[in-house]
Amino acid sequence: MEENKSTPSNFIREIIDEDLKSKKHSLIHTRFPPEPNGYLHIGHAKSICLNFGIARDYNGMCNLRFDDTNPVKEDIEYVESIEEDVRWLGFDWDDRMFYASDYFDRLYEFAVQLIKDDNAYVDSSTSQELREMKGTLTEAGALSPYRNRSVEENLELFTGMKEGKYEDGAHVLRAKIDMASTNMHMRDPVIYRIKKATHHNTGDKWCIYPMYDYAHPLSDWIEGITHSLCTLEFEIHRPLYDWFLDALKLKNRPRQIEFARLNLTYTVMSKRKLLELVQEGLVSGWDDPRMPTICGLRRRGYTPESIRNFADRVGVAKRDAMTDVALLEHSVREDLNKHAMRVMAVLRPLKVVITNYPDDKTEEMETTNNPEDETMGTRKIPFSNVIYIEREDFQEVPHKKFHRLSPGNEVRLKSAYIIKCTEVIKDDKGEITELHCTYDPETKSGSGSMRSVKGTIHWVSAKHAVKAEVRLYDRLFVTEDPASDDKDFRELLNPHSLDILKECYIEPELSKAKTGDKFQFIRTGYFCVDPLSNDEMLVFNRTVALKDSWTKIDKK
RNA sequence: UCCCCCUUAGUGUAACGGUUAGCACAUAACUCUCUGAAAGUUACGGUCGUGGUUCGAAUCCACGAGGGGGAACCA
Repeated sequence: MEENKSTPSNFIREIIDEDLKSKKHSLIHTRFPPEPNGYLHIGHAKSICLNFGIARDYNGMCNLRFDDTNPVKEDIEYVESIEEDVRWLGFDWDDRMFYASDYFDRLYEFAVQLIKDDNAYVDSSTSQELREMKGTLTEAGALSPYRNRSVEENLELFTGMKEGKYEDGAHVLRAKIDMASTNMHMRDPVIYRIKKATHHNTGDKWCIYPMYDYAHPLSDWIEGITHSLCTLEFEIHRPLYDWFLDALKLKNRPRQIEFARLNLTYTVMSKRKLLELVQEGLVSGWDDPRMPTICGLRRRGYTPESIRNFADRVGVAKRDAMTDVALLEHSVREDLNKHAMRVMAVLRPLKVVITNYPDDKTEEMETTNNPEDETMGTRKIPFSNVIYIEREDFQEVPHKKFHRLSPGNEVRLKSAYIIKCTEVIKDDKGEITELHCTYDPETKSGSGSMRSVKGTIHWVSAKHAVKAEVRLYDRLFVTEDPASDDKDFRELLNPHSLDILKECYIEPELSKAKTGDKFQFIRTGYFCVDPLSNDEMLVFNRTVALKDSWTKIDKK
């Protein structure tokens, strides 16, 4: 990866610096541990950039580990999409792709050890009874009648659980900690449950599965993880994370550190809500370009570089935050500005006839592909007497600060000539149907003409242009924080989040474009070719509009 | 009602007892421009409150206020 810019420091990197200085660790080892039960989103991207970024900067390692301890929720489909998304973001785990389920044998042995040390017991209460004995936030829990079973009996029952002698729910294995703890997670948490389900990785080998709280610290320890980074909601689980490592007397222990998850304005980030949007057809799928998923952003035209830069800018801290989506948008613009080829595309066409230009003539106008990058070269654009311009680039009665085309006024056609509007043609309803203009042959682009006018607009030659479909996206929700609103988030969807334009004209150069290709449509925004494109019709997605100070002036 | 965590401009972050409290985004204005883009310049704007410790506090302490989290055989 060609990343030279250093990622800003944060409290986690400071902890790592201290651990290195004190020689607690010499090699830093992190992990990104998604549960394969859904698609990754921009919030996961923050975690991925954090974990893999730390490994990169400290010459350490970062594992990809699937936290797959609940077979009924997980699926191989998700495993594959997660691998693809992490790789697309630009990170690599070499040969260190693991599953928590790879450790089921060792986890089982650890559990046996806990039983032998009187640190765990089999409880045969129902889940209802378990819940009742748990106590409340203000009252201590009750000791289970099964809490003092002998080691022998516990061992026999746990073996039986493993061998499938009991039905789901008949028994659970619990850690023996403290039913009076003010931390509910320490009140003898369940660590194994019976689930006669097929696991995507281990098949039918197991019918008991470890719980997250138990599997996670031990998986970290098995992999030699030094710093186990997770989000704030696991803070309260940390004493339990440490308890297992203590109880099993493990050396070289990993340390769990929590940070605030990413929230972005005008979208939702919870897997549940995202799933509902997909299932209820409120979006076209996980990769709908309006979704905050990695695959959605990819289809929208975001680049891995821009997302990595965004993650760096957002930073890492412990306080809950709501990041302005404008920061994400700025990050793509910045990247695309440097790399995207400039092309001309007219989204809402208005026909312009240049009356003093021969109707059988075509000129090839030369233009630069990217003023920010000379190495991208130049290309030719055909010019003729009938062109299309953007409807909004003409005002019959111009706003006082408007300096594009209006009756009797001149404007420059980018990379071509200066034209003057001589006549406005309307239909019987008063709608403007076309404009008649004259051009000044002395003002050809690159000819050294000294004449300059205030405005420059984009255009395409009508007879050479290619028709295309362009999809304009806006924020998915109308409020900044739809998740916190009293209303159901569905009621807060932005009805104008997708605007499909079917009568757009693009310069012929673009007919060669392939899925994923990215362009700047001059003066309108950054666009990429959607996978829906086929031989008959190119479909473009607007990644993000260009910053626009004109509409602000116009509104004043 | 109990426990844990958090609190710096509009937003996201930096400061590690000593700086005019820095940076980015956003906002506004100007310059420049064959993209009303980009770029450049400038402006705007902040330590939750009250006490205390100290020569000195955003930083340490206490209390208060506000926000978040916590009782799944989920992760």
